[in-house]
Amino acid sequence: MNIDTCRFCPVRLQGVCGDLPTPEITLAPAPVQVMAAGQDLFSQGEPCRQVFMILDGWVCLYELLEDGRRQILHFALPGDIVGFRPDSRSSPFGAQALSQVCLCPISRSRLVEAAQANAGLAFRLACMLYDDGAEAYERLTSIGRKTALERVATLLLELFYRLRRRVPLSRGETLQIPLTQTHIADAVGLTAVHVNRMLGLLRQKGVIEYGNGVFRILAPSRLFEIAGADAQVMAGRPAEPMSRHLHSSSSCIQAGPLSH
Amino acid sequence: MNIDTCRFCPVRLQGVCGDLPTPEITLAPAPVQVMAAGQDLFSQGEPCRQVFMILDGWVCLYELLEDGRRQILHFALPGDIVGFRPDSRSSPFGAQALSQVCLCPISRSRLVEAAQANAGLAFRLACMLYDDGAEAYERLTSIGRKTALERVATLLLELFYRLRRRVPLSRGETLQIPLTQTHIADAVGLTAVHVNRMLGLLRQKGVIEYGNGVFRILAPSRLFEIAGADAQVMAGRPAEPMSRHLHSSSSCIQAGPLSH
DNA sequence: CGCGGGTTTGACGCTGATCAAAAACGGTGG
DNA sequence: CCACCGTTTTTGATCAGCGTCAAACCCGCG
Repeated sequence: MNIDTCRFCPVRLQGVCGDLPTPEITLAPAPVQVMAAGQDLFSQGEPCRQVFMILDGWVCLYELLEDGRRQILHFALPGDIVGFRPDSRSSPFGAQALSQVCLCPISRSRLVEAAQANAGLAFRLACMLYDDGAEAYERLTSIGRKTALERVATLLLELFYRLRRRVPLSRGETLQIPLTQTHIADAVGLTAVHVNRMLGLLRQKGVIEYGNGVFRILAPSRLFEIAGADAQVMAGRPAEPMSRHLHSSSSCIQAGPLSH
Repeated sequence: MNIDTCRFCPVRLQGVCGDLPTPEITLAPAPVQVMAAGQDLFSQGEPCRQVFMILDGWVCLYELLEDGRRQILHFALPGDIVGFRPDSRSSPFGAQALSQVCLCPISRSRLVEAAQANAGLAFRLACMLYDDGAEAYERLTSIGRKTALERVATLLLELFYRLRRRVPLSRGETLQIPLTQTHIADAVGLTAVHVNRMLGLLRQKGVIEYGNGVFRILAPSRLFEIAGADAQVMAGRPAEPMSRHLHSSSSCIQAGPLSH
């Protein structure tokens, strides 16, 4: 069952498993798991024994303050793992499904053991963690130093490029994003009302179109300018983040079309 | 020379090198390097072939926007490494010495090779990257969702605890911090003027004292309350971050008991 | 003694928050 | 197909937190 699951894993080479020989893939003893949108994979402060690899759908990591203020830390896409910790203490943040998601649960302790024994695996893990950190840094300068309009534009571009890396967008520049404006607000440190105004402004400028969870980028170059020049970094990136470049997977991965 | 340097390395077990047997430490072919405050270890957009392990002093990572806005991403202390990337592309941020620093330069490619061959090393690297990411997440919620006063208090507490983990503070709660208020501002996403007002407020409330780069925390518990409850996470942490727990260094560093 | 960087304080303005309410949408059951 | 409902989006009016501008002050240093 596991072996079979792994053999057909849609994100096999993108994820931590990488090119582990099939018989060695004992990372995932539990069967694939499906969760509905809105469910928590794990909650803030929970012990968190499972690491989840996302096979399909979107997940966000978030942190809550006592009075209910929420910060979204990261949007995780298929191929990403969430919930990894080197130790077994409780997680300082929670993880919530933004759409229906399909997950491959991995025992944390098992993954840690395997990583301590297998340099390739540990290094892939390090690369994924590096990517997460680099993304967090980008978001930090966005939230810390950019205006509301710039922040919203930056987030759209970030999602745009991250999605594009996985799925070559076919017609035009359309993003299927399962986010409400409140999600966007919590990710960029604004209120939903103000995010709405900024989106309206972008729409009015003819830079984007949206409705129904579908965003269409009409003028990527203008979005670029608006987002601030450091966003050029994103465009400079290769089609896949570096963690994907490390193993031999030359070209095998084609994620199917997103269809939430 | 190298071997000797390593044998007396002040952060030997804290850093990536960990318990690599002494003869294997070929990570650091270059001699220890000293830089003056204000110098860049490497600049934003630079290729960055060196990874630096900090032996002494403070370094900050920062990102500049075109118009000069700056975001400080991370304060690196002795034992931390800065400049690691899995690939050889240019760094999206720069690193600057905040005080005179003493560095151990490590060849990036060599480190990567070594990590790909040595699971223990790779895993230690992963843990350090995890710690950095976790810290970035904390800063994200601070900047994204907290008020000015809370942000400043949060940063002070963070530095306080991080320093304390390394050096058990002896008398009272004094922090020797080589930061200007502008640095603090760039780290928490405010202006220097407003940071000043917040520090003044904390001083006036009798929570802290400062002057001349020395901060004294008079009422840690009140700083806690002000910083927002999620800061409790910090107190809950053990004396050392998890990456320090992984190798056999059982007990060298003891932070004193918390006394709020 | 004068210079330059850092700190401190005040006055004022703007970006983005807050409050409120209407409109649009999607799903559900009749 | 339509009425109903909760959620999300949209828009307006007002407010306040923080930024901006400016000047004074402080201190170490040449």
